[in-house]
Amino acid sequence: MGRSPCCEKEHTNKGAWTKEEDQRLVDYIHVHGEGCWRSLPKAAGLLRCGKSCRLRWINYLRPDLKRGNFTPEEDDLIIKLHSMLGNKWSSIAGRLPGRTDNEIKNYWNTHIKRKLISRGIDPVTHRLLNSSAAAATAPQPPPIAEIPLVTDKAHLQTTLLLNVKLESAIATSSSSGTTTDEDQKLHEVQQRSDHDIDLELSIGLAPSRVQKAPHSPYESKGTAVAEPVYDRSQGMCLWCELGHRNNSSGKCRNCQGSVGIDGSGLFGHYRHN
DNA sequence: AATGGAACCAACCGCTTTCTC
DNA sequence: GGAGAAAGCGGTTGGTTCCAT
Repeated sequence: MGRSPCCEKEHTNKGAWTKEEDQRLVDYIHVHGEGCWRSLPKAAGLLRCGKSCRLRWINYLRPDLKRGNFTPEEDDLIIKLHSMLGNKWSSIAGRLPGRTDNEIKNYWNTHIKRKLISRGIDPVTHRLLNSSAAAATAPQPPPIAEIPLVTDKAHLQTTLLLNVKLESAIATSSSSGTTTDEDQKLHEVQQRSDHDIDLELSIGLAPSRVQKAPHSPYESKGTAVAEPVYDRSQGMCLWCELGHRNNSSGKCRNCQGSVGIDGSGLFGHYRHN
């Protein structure tokens, strides 16, 4: 006998949410608050599964969500936290205000993972890739309660400079009155690392999407600054900060700026000084 | 301008954990 | 303490967009 379905599938919508559905959900939650996800769809007049409503609210509609690119500081913090917590996305998200577990998970899988690999770091173990064979032959992986001791200095330098930020993140969660095992764990690791490492190096990860291939037309143009700021979630023109790219013409719908390289800028990809 | 592959991310699925009775 | 319900979580999928050719 299989698991009973979480909801009645025949009369529920699936796939992308419409504006109207979003509005219904937001309105309902504004009045009644979060919770009771199973009964919410019916009460709100939505033909959706309760789980789907919960996900939509948490990952997209919540008013406190921070949209847009991850900052280098957030990148660093995610790497640091992942090195200690593993794929505990919700725990990691809990220490990055305005970010969701789903968002961080996606970001990890599409950006950070690749960055670490390109730098010769195993994104799972956070050790140097060529040392993973040696790690695999180790007698036992560390117990979950133990933070894996990172042995190669390159990685330590990469991750441990984040201690200050991490401390702040931990302080935030501690001051909220809830001290978890993870907080404890993070404290322990941080204290351990404080003795061993100077905190000078920064990994400085940039979103991979804007790291152009060697033949990229963007790369050789002088006035485009190195800092990629394209807000993909908004699809916004960073030149006028209003319009959106018109795919067919390649021009901004608002300012009609062309995709020039110098004066008019690399539309949607680079901010100009 | 067309096209194919890569990248991205919202949403789903199913398992686990927590809560309630 | 056990059972069932509800919520939470992490892995995966599939549609859309981007970009190089």
